[in-house]
Amino acid sequence: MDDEFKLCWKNFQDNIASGFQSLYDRGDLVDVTLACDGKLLQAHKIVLAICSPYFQEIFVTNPCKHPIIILKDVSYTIMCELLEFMYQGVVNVKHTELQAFMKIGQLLQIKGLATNNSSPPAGPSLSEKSNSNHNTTEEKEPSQVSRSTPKSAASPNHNDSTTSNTEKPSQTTPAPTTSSNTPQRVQSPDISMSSPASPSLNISSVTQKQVENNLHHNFHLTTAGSSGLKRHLSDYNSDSLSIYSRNKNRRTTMPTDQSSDNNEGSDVGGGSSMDQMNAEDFFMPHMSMVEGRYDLNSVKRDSSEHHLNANSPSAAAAAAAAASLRNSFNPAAFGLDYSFYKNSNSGSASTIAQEFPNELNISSGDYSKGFANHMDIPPIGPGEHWFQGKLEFMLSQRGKPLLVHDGHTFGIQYVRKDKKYWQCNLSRKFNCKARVTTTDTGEIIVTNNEHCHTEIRQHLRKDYQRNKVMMNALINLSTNRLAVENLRRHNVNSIASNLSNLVAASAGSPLALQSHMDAANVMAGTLLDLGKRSISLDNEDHMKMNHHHQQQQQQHQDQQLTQVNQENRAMHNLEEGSSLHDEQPLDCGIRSSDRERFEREVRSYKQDPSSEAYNSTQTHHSTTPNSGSNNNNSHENSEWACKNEAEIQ
DNA sequence: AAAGAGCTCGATACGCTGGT
DNA sequence: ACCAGCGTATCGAGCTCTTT
Repeated sequence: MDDEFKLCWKNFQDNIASGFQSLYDRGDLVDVTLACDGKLLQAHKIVLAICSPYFQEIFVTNPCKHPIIILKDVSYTIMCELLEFMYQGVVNVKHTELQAFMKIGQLLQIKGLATNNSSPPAGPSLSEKSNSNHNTTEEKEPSQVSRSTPKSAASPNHNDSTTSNTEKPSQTTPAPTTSSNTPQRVQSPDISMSSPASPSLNISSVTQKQVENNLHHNFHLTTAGSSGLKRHLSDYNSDSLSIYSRNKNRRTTMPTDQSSDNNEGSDVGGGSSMDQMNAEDFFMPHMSMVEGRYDLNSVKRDSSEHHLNANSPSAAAAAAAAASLRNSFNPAAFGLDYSFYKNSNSGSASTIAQEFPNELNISSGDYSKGFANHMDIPPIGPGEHWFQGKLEFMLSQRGKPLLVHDGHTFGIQYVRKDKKYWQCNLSRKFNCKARVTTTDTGEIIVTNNEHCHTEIRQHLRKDYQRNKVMMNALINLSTNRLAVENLRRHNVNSIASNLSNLVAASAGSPLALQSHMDAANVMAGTLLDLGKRSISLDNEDHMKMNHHHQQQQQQHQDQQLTQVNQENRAMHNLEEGSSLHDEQPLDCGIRSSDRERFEREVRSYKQDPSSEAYNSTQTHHSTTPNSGSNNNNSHENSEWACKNEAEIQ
């Protein structure tokens, strides 16, 4: 039997974490949009899937290329912080937002926040263990090549535990005293956030002094996976979460625990009961998540305005932190005509105006009026799809939501209480009686599924089709080309396989282990698939990536109308191509023979040679051989083409 | 001749009304 | 409360006319 060598990437975790950090900062390769509070956040499905089985299930069950997930009742600020938490493992949360943060984190099943009731509290025991492990890890000289038995080498889980964990923490033996380690765990380098205008905290059992103290404390959440922590992931239970006040005061927001209110200084060493409690029980004793109906009248579809909507310093900070995630791609630049519902009556009578952020316009009027405003409509273009739970929707030409069910689209007819009634969009044309009722819980009640027609209404007229093709092209180009850049820099296979190990190693139970493994497999498969697809792209397509990046930059500089005209002209030229039927379409739906024409249009735009995308593109132009790879993707391309051509027809 | 503006008309979508 | 039907506003394609 030959000995095998276990190769350990010394900085693997750091690299992964920094990679996430980089993607988070730059907003590269985003492939999912989260809509909350009428604002958008761009993220990566892989990251969300890793961090949340909830998201994982969504992505698995809805294999949409770029899904848009609407998060009702989720504050934009909180979601920014949650994303930061997922990407970095560290986030600063104002204590006034902590409850909501925790609650939403649990609702979204974000690991590290979603506490398993059956598991013991993670705080104290993990605090001690992680700290000791942390020291051990840092002191230990990492060995890049170490001998191991073939068995251990073949077991990824074991690998991680043996390399980064000298002693696997026992989750069933909570350590009673952990406080001495607490101050050392406050590692956030950024403690500059302040909350001068914190809202009042309505906790009757907390003294005014404590309130005042607490009001100005931000809390530093730490969890596994943080690049900033400089620790090995396996040092922690994956679900561990520790919360520390900036000034080392442990938060004592539990209303019933008045006895602990006085230990302002002593709670550092007191082993706060907070750590010993289930997070959900502790943080959410009386919290009720009121279902809000967000009237999107006031939705600021211009992403630039998202930055201006922060009403608090923390919100501003969160917005700034998430700003890089936001896709600056502005569909409006392509002439998409969003017909928003200005000044129309809206909303649910059961909601209160205060529950509506962002100047939400609430009316107590008839439910039958202002149908569209009962929907959370993401800022997407006509014809684009999004999901709300199990329901699939698309946007009509006029910006109204259309329910997509069984291949047919249904326009909303009226709303009663918690139900929405939809009728077939072709009811008028064919006198179709098909009706569908949906509930606010996302269930579909098919009233009449008998369509007297087979035709599916074309929701996209030519201009919209052009715009959609352009949007898809840009999205695909951005995703694929940037994937090339990144995947060529990194060893994708290694990352994918090691990520599987990483995630699996962080699991605490066999069931969780399997879950994590599944998630990791999905992620690895996605990465590998992405790598295969991306590597096959030829360098001509880089021009289009360049085009995309330039457009993103120019949107803030050039007049939109000029750009719209150019886009439309480009697409018009493409549509008039003479050999459309002879060639395989590109992934973006553009025929290869149209590339030159496309590129001419692209070149006509103002170019920014200093941009990173431009430079990288140029580099690859000179170094990457033309693989002539369009045929490599012929299957997917043909699927894409079929899908779009079917819509066009 | 090419490009743009204006007009017409059919298709589509919205939301109101009345019936059950 | 639910369903069915209809009026009408809006949109877009295509055509014609005007301007350059």
